[in-house]
Amino acid sequence: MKQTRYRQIYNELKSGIQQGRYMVDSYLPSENDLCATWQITRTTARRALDELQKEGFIERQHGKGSRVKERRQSLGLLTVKGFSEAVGQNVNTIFFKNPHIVSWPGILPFATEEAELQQPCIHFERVRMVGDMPVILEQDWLSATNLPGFVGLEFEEGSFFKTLSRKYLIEITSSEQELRALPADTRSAKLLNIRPGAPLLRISLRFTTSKPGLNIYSYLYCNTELYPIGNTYTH
Amino acid sequence: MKQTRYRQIYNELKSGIQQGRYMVDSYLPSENDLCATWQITRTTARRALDELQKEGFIERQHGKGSRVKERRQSLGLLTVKGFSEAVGQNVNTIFFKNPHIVSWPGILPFATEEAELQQPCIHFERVRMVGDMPVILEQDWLSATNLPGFVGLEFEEGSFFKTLSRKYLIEITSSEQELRALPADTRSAKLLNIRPGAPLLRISLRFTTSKPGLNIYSYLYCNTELYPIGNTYTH
DNA sequence: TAGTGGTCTAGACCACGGT
DNA sequence: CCGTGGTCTAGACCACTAG
Repeated sequence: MKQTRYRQIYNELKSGIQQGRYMVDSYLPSENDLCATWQITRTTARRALDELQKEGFIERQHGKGSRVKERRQSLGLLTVKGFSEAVGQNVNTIFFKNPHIVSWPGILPFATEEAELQQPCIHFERVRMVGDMPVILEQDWLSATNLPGFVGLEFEEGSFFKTLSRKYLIEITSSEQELRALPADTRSAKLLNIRPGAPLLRISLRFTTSKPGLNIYSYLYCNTELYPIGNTYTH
Repeated sequence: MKQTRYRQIYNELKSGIQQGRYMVDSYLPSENDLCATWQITRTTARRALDELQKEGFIERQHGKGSRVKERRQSLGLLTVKGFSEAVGQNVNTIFFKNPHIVSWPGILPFATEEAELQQPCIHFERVRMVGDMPVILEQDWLSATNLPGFVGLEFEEGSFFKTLSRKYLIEITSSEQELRALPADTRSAKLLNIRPGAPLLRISLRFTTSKPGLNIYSYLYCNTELYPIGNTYTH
């Protein structure tokens, strides 16, 4: 498998960022430094940085350099960060079921790949709270492929995606989602402390990752009465 | 206002696509052609094409050329195209209120700019049907700035965004959205032919455009029972 | 085989930021 | 002032597509 030159540099810088060798808000080596270190021209160095910029790892400032950015944690509608920011302070997450091995559930939000079902299935469930108020019930399933030690692992800063990125160098590459407004069933109504039959927003998600064969399936049951789900997309 | 060289070429090609001089599925001039026509090097030609590709106007094929793509019609959750594709055939749109001038409504999904409220307000309302079944009630407001002849205009292919792009060269630059699951009120229940109080998904949207001061405010009331709202994001 | 896009070199000049 | 990133030139070699 031939790697292009700019791709090598891109990979090296990216894992440097993911593993914290380049900290958030610090600067990457300048383009000229990269040229000297890697024996390349500026075109190639810039090409590597272009990719990192496009993917949101860095931000470039004319006359200063390439600064490592705080990365978005996921694609799609809702992010841990987005949730916390949207509702302000006082966000807590409690695990209702810690990550553990289960057999694959019969119904999932999206079609699974055959290879996945051969692997063990990791499942966890948690509730997002604002203060004392439960707001979102989240259920996740994923195959245990390439995730040694995941069960029992503490999430970094409470974030599943941050953990995937830092510990396993796995990034989310795309997401697919489906939205429904549903009447709450008895179980979710109880967990979210609302009346059964009250309108709930269900966000079904399927994330694909940079690890082939590893996808993440999620249901988010959201009580949007006090805290609607919001997001911004920039072209 | 200095324009860079690649930006000039980018603009020229982009308006060519928007105005239909380069049709969907046809090919742009090759990189070497662009070099000859504009007296530039391939680096610069490629830079212009890179931008077009990044924004989804074209798709490049090694050994063939740069093909004009069918463009996504909006950012955010739901698109006309997305809706039609998601539910398959048999999609109809009926206007309940054709575009007309109203005074700005008291409540809008997002904060408006002061300058907008000085302008007349265009409003329209339509219902998306699948066969005989009404599925989405859509309400839109926008300022009449820079839109000569909009009231009374027929939408191109039934698409508001396509019309903005082709007739006025206005592109959506970003969108903000908010999701709520709500019980249907009597009016929307009647229009969507559901029981009052049944769960409805309300998508509130604010689009900003390439025309300063022109934003679009929308409410989408969706009956997701048979046709959930779906979408895919690729990194 | 001719033409296309993908990668890369080795330079150049400029505008911006901080000293 | 110097170092940074932004733009651009004038080449080169390669891999892919299609006649």
